[in-house]
Amino acid sequence: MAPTSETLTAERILEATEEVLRRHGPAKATVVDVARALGVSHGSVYRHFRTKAALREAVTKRWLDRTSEKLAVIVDRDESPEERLRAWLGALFEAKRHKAGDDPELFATYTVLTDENGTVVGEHIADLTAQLTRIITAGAGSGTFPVPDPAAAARAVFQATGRFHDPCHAREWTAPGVDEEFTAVVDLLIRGLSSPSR
Amino acid sequence: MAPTSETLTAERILEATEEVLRRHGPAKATVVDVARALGVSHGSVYRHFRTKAALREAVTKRWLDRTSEKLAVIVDRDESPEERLRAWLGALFEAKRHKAGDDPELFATYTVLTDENGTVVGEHIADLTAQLTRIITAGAGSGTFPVPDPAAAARAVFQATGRFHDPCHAREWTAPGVDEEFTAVVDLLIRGLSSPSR
DNA sequence: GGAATGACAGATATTGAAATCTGTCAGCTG
DNA sequence: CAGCTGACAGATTTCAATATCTGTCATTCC
Repeated sequence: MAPTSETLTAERILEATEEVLRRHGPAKATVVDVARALGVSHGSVYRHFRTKAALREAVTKRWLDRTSEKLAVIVDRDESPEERLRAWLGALFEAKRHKAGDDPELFATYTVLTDENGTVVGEHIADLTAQLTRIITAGAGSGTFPVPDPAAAARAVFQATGRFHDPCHAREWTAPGVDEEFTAVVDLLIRGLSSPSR
Repeated sequence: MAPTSETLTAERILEATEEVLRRHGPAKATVVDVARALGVSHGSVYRHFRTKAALREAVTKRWLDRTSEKLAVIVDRDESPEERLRAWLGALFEAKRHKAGDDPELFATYTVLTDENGTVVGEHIADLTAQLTRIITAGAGSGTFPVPDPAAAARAVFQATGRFHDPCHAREWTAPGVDEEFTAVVDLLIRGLSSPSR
């Protein structure tokens, strides 16, 4: 690597910060560490991020946005609303479970980060429910999901599946039978959305 | 109070432990404190509970059982399955939210205790889902809830409402609009349970 | 002149020695 | 003799001194 050769940019700082977090964990990762990894003084880092908290927030946002982007692809696929809804929820669960199982320490690190950045997480959730709303609205248009308020239905679906995407339940994602439980919840919700009685 | 006059019983130790936990919090509550509160030596406490962990586990179980007992009353009420289901879920949410809002510190204490006593919590959840299963089975019998597997449906309903009873979501229970969100999720689930399509 | 540096003050984290706690058990007490 | 006590060893926690970090800014460098 040639850390000193290129100009210092916010992007490079974020990459270095992710690496430092991966190596040291959230408690011991310092701004000085990040600067050291980049071969600059820590004062230079403060030129791009006003505080350590702002830096951590930016890293958190990047991480969450990567998931959002993956899921956004599913929203516009050429499939029925029900298929897309199942695929979207399944992909969300799969993405989270994979991250948690793949590198538990890194996942724990990001769980700490999300805990301290409520605002960013709130925006991420708003983003995800907006995607869900688009799918359900399509279903409302075609008559598959006869709901009066797709946005409210989207929030309900998102919250009802919380056990399968909220980090505070990560421990349960490796238990035997979670897949059946996930399917059971999704089936129940889709039957609720599909029910014509209003 | 006359702590030295009565005989030392497991029950009295549990009461004293709750008091010590209330006063000192989970991190600083010691067996010595409990013994001091009872006016006995800590050796005597170990006659009734093999370890500090066992003592904390027993306190946790007591606390959880109090909620179970309250809800059990609703299961056998003389109402329709749907009414009982709504009442039961509402009471569960209300009980948890009340505990969390009433005395946040004590609630935090018990959250720590439940985190360290996975087995007891597992039994508590099994107990609650058994209660739910009874209500849904009644609905299956009467045709209100045409589900093939009431126990599986109960688990799904319990998990889908997790946001409204799992302690890790306690922070969100005071947000404005939670009641509407709760109602939306319950409505959606009940519509799913009531749907005849299988 | 715009970007980077490094010394600095106050806040936070680390460390290791001293204090406290857990769990045991031989002996006391009623 | 059944139940309680208190001294004890090893584990854990506390506390204060020490080291490191955060955020600023006058100065240097290209």
